Amino acid sequence: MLDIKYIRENFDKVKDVCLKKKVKCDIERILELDKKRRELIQEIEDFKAEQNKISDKNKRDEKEIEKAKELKDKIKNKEPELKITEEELNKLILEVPNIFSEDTPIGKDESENKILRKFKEPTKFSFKPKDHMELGVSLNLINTEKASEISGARFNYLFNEAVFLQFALIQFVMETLTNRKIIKKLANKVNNPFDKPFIPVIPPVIARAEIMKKMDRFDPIDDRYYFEKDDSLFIGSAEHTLGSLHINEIIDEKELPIRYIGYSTAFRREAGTYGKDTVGILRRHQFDKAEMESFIQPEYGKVEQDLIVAIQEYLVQKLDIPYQLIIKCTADMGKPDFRAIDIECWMPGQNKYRETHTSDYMIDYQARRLNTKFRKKDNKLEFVHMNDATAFAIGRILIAIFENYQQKDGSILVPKVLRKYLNFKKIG
RNA sequence: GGAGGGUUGGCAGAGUGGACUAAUGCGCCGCACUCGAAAUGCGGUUGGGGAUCAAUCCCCUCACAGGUUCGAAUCCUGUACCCUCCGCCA
Repeated sequence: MLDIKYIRENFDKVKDVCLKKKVKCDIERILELDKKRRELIQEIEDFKAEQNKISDKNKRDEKEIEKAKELKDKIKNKEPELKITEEELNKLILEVPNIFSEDTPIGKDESENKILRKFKEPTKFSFKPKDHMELGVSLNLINTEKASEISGARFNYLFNEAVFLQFALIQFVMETLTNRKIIKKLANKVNNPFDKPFIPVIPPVIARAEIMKKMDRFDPIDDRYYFEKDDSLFIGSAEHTLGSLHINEIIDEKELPIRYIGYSTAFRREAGTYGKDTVGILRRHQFDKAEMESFIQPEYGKVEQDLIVAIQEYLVQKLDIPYQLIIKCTADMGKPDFRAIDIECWMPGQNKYRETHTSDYMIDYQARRLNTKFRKKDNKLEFVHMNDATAFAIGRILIAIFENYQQKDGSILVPKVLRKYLNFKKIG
């Protein structure tokens, strides 16, 4: 959420952000309520001050006690109005989207996302490349038919080498991100002064509704698996239980940055995507993902995202898969995002680039909701800046590997960097 | 699921109706001493909101929400969470 003071002082800018992010919110009403709130507070506090003066005295006479009782009634009568005002105000403030960075392109939809750079040319084949499902079925790696029968549409079984490939990818990510030397090298490249490695985490996959709201990930609720009995939800990403890890905490500045690399299953209902990507394993209700999450001082938030993107590029480059790096435009980025960058890997089966990684820089938008602060050297408190990003989304990166590494004879080569974790170099 | 005990500032921990403006210790910040550091000494240090150009003033904050009272960290009710033991369980 944005600071109410910021909204008050930057009315035009905030209105413009809503417009460009295509988020509906009533900024006029917010200011109106904000004014009303402050007036009510003034009124109530004057009564309270008077009341305190009476009860702080050592001796009180009958008259004063009468007066105190009157004041108490006056306060009681005013308070509900303040409460209603604050409730409406808070609700509206939560709907206001985050501001966006200067380099974010202004655009009406995803077609106006900007390509920042490309790695390699799309893979060329001397034969007509198959898509990952053809490969997966013929090599007995993926089964979606049986999964539909057992669990419903958009589920899959992974079999055989695909399973080992998943574990190899996770092992590769975990080793890379916990390696100080590699982090240092990548940090230097982007002028990020911290070589602190990531802490590996396996987080819970269920979060309370309240937590999801504070992460600003509760909505769209239709995309979530919600357990009414427990007022809890399946997470849609490890971000949801990693980013909330320091809720209501004050972190010592010396501890920053705090970097996590979490591995978990993610669950999405994919409501509203009927008919989209129904073949294969690109869009699933359940998938496993390694996710980065970072907490850092505001002045380093931007270079932290640069580091995170550098890590993502490093990982994909090690797999030697062609990709393009894009910065999302205002209409395509998320409501809490300040700057959103995606990696789209080349998928020969579809003959196009598809999103495999995303990196969101939130500035203090989530931290303000979560109440995650840090204590500076001068003892002052400030909200931390948060970054979250994909390390590997297993399903999608498997697609990229299968399709880019396929051979004429229908087999799939294993990327070199993963071979040390496996006892096969080729599938099929 | 059953029984009991808890929740106090960054942390530990005292506090059973008015002097709590929350003891004390640790940590942190500043200063002194020192070539520098450690040790020591002195001072500061919960967080949030409102008014004001500002100095400053006011309100709230002892898990949360209500209640009793002129007055609540303290008494009452409800909720959440944590711990211990028992039961069930991978």
